[in-house]
Amino acid sequence: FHFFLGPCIHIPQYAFPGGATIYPAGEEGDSVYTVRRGVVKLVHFASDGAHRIVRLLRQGSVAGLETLVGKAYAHTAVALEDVSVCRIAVDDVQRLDRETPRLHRQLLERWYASVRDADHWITGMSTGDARARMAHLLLFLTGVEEECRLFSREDVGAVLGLTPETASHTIADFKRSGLIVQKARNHFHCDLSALRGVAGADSA
Amino acid sequence: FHFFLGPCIHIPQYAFPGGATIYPAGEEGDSVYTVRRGVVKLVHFASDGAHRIVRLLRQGSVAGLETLVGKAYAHTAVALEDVSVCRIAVDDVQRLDRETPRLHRQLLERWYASVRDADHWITGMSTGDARARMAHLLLFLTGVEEECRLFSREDVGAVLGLTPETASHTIADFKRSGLIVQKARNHFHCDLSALRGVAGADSA
DNA sequence: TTCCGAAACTAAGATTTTTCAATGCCCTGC
DNA sequence: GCAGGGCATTGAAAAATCTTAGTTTCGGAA
Repeated sequence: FHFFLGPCIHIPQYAFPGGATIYPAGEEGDSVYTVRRGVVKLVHFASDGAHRIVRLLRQGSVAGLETLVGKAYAHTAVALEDVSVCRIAVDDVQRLDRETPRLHRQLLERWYASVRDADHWITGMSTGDARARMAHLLLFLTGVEEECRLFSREDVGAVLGLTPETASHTIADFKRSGLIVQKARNHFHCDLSALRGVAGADSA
Repeated sequence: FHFFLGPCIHIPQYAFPGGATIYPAGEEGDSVYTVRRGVVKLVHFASDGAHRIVRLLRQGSVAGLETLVGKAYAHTAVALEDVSVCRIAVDDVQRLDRETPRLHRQLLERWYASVRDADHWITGMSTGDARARMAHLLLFLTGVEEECRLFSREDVGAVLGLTPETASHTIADFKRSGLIVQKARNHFHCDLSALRGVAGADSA
């Protein structure tokens, strides 16, 4: 899947190792990024050092749209694992956007997707008790074959607005209850329908 | 302040009493709404009946942008008090958007504002303990002269992801501590700098 | 293999939030 | 004025979460 399929613009592709910063919050950027492979976290830092993950981006998601309206990056984008991203200059996006209505439409769709994801973060990852939130996260992360790769407990906590200990507790509890089965380090097989029950009625 | 100042389109203005539904989630809409006066809540309903307020819109904010990309309304929009809104047909917006680059830019800015607000909801209204969240809400609602009008405890709870009782407890605690002084029914004078302290370091 | 450090897990007590139930207040209709 | 309904407030007990600290597990390096 490609973002803006343009005929004559240069779109370099970059690889970042897990833990690497793709761009820092506050920077006056000149590019947007699309994720080709891996998972990227968008982190909001409070001035007291506290931080919260406000979005997880996977293949096809776009980061840094705010540069299109002349704003500095709103978050710090960090690779959660080895990732591969495309970097697209804002100038190119704006030019293509003006020239072809179809791509213009795609751009609006990108913004829409960002808002939709943010809303899901509020209703799913920030509402209800720890178990319900964790279930939402697992359902969000689960790919084909009900397999799910998790990351550090600190990051899980920052996603759900919980302490790493509570995250650990809840995961251990899920394992004991058989909701998830550990296949390897941070790699689980998930009982999707059971998780949907824990997540509450709406588990979109 | 006007949204899309078009020369020759009809923009009717509507008044809704407090509690009235402006549009329901799931409806295939053909209009966006801009708020002229009053406060509008966007509510997400889970299928088990639980609900959470995911945004508060005031003068100048736009609701229902999702119809511009052909989606049904993502939330139910309800007037929190007597409000006045403008209704703008999607067709008109799209036509103007194609014709004038400046309005096109404004449209992107609107999407950006939605994402920014949603992020603020996550970091401010859904992170930290009850006191910090409440302080964020009060700072968000406070207008000129440090005056702030609140709404029902149930709605306050739905904004902050707390029970109505906890909302009431926290407000009572703020009153006792002198952080806020009640002027009338749900009408307070706020000590902004003290609230910023409670809200945590970042109180944008 | 063994050792070491980082991270995950566990456990306890403290704190916060929820739950539940009762009371009080304001507004409305009679 | 008075009665009644709907909220808001309050308090106490229960549950969940946080804090702190200690133990275990895992993976990499020696």
